[in-house]
Amino acid sequence: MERELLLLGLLRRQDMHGYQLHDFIESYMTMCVDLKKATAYFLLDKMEQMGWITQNSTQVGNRPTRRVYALTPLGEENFQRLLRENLASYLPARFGSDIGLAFVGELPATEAITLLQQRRVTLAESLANAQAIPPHEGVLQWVIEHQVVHLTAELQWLDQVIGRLSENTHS
Amino acid sequence: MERELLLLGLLRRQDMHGYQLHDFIESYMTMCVDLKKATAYFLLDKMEQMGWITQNSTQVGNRPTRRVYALTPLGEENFQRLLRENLASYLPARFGSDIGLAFVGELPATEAITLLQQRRVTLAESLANAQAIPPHEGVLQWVIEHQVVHLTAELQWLDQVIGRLSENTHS
DNA sequence: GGGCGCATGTAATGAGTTACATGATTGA
DNA sequence: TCAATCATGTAACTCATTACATGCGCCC
Repeated sequence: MERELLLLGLLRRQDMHGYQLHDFIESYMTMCVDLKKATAYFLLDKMEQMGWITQNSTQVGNRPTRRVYALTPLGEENFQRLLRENLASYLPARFGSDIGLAFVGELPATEAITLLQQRRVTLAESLANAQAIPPHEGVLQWVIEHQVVHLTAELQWLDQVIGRLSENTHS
Repeated sequence: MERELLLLGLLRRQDMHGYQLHDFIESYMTMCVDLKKATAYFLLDKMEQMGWITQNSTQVGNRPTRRVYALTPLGEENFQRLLRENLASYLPARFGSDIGLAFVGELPATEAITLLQQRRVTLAESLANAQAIPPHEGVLQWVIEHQVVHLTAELQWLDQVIGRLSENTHS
């Protein structure tokens, strides 16, 4: 229900059409959601059918009509509910990368280090990107800060792993 | 491919049947994977068809025959490949909980704090659980340590958020 | 005039989960 | 004896992605 919450939250601040919503999410919220176009349209249709949002078609020139969505009272109700549910619950993050870590002992330490250093490059880039985003008010503020906190911890951790693996090679 | 890597990695250390694999994963690896029974069986079938593993049925009493799997050379090859790929790449974690955070400003600070404190309880429990696991050698060592590092950072971060929100209520 | 951005939509596919069904064994 | 555990399997379903198709408008 996170995706629904997100769409409702964005529509609450401003009526928008599907393309616009997807565009915003893709531009500014990639660090916490990945919502494809088809999914966005699908979800909007679904929420319209449930009566959470209403649709208002506007024509601009000869382009395909924009389907501009707005929250209904029922939508607002559900926004409130979903927001509270989301804030109150902690859903543990799963790290697919940990499975590799589980078997890192099967590789010679020197090779493991080389591979993890490649991982480190991408991770450091992600962190740099997150830190490069100028301070935000509003929607993104906490999300970006959280991302920075998380990535910093990940980087420290990875360095520790690499450090301990290289101790093994010196002996 | 993480799930395949995991199954291959476990089979590499010891031949096992589906139930056994699922059981091990559910008992000891919940913090990094959630693999349902049906999925485990499906994946094993798939990997058998691809020639990564072979099956050896053994009957114990009158029970359903155990289908004990073992790695083939092709399976070993793919284990090596998948492990290297996994270690070398960083796949960013997505936090569904961040979407709530994005809209936390829509709630009165006092209520937001109450909700986040509920989140904190679960989070603190997860951390306590992870820390309670006795020091491990082998497969789980790094995974558990990583989990502790991550959860500690999350908890600190959450406390910071709650702290800053309560500043708002004092003014 | 050609490619990109706007704006929608849908059919096929895939991965994974749910919810079943079966039936023997073990232990309280 | 009754529930839980062992051990498998599969059909239906959900959710999301991929990969298309359409066609206008804008800018170089």
